Amino acid sequence: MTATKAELLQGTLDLLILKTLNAGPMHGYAIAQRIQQRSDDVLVVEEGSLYPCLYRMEEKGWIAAEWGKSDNNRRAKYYSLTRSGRKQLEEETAIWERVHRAITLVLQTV
Amino acid sequence: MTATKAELLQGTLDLLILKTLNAGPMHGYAIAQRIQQRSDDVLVVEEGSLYPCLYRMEEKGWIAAEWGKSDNNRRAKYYSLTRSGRKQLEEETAIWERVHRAITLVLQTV
DNA sequence: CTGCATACCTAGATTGTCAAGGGGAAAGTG
DNA sequence: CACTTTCCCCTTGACAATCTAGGTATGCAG
Repeated sequence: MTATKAELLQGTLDLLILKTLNAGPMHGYAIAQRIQQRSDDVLVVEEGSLYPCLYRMEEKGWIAAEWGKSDNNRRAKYYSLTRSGRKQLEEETAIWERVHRAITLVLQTV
Repeated sequence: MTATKAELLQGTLDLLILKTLNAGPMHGYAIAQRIQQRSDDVLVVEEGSLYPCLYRMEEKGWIAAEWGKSDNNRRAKYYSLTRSGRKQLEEETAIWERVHRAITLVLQTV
């Protein structure tokens, strides 16, 4: 994930992917594009980060994969949220909000 | 930095320290306490993260160190923002806001 | 049939953090 | 006085997530 200062916000990729998949099954390449688009090109998910991340999430049972065909008629691996993934999404959303609030508190300091 | 899910938000420590030091010179131990307090105990800066980070920031010229005495009459290394550090603070604040906005966009997706 | 975009994948290096240690000195406690 | 706690500094080794930089294969447009 790149954002002018590349290393920023390590740990949010899971959340972003979970949230993206919450809209429905999608293949990896599309997930990355979607995140980039919806973030106004601020968040760029590198493929070298994306695929290992998807693999980890599948291992953990948060997402399930199935081979299919993309809109462009290419072979593509479609991922969808599992029940456990939905739970994880809720959890990570809550953590993000908590941490975001905390950081805001520190940054607010006058 | 710990926050129930420990790895979250790697990359924000610099910003938090810069911001904390913006209030005036402070020694390392106090910086960590301050961040924890102001974040309502959500952000806990481990010493094993803190000191290497301070070292890196000093290397980069963002902060300057000077030995002194703490309120408790103990030897302590006081850090203060340099001009370059102030610039860096502005920059990182802007990046944080940009990225935060971007993530919010993705998370807003209905 | 060449070139490009799509779609997947991986190896290696880098980086930031954490866990877990250690040391010294002031202040508080019995 | 001895003893413990708290403060304040630091380092080493491991780990985990990401990036860089490669690679493969296929459909489609020209």
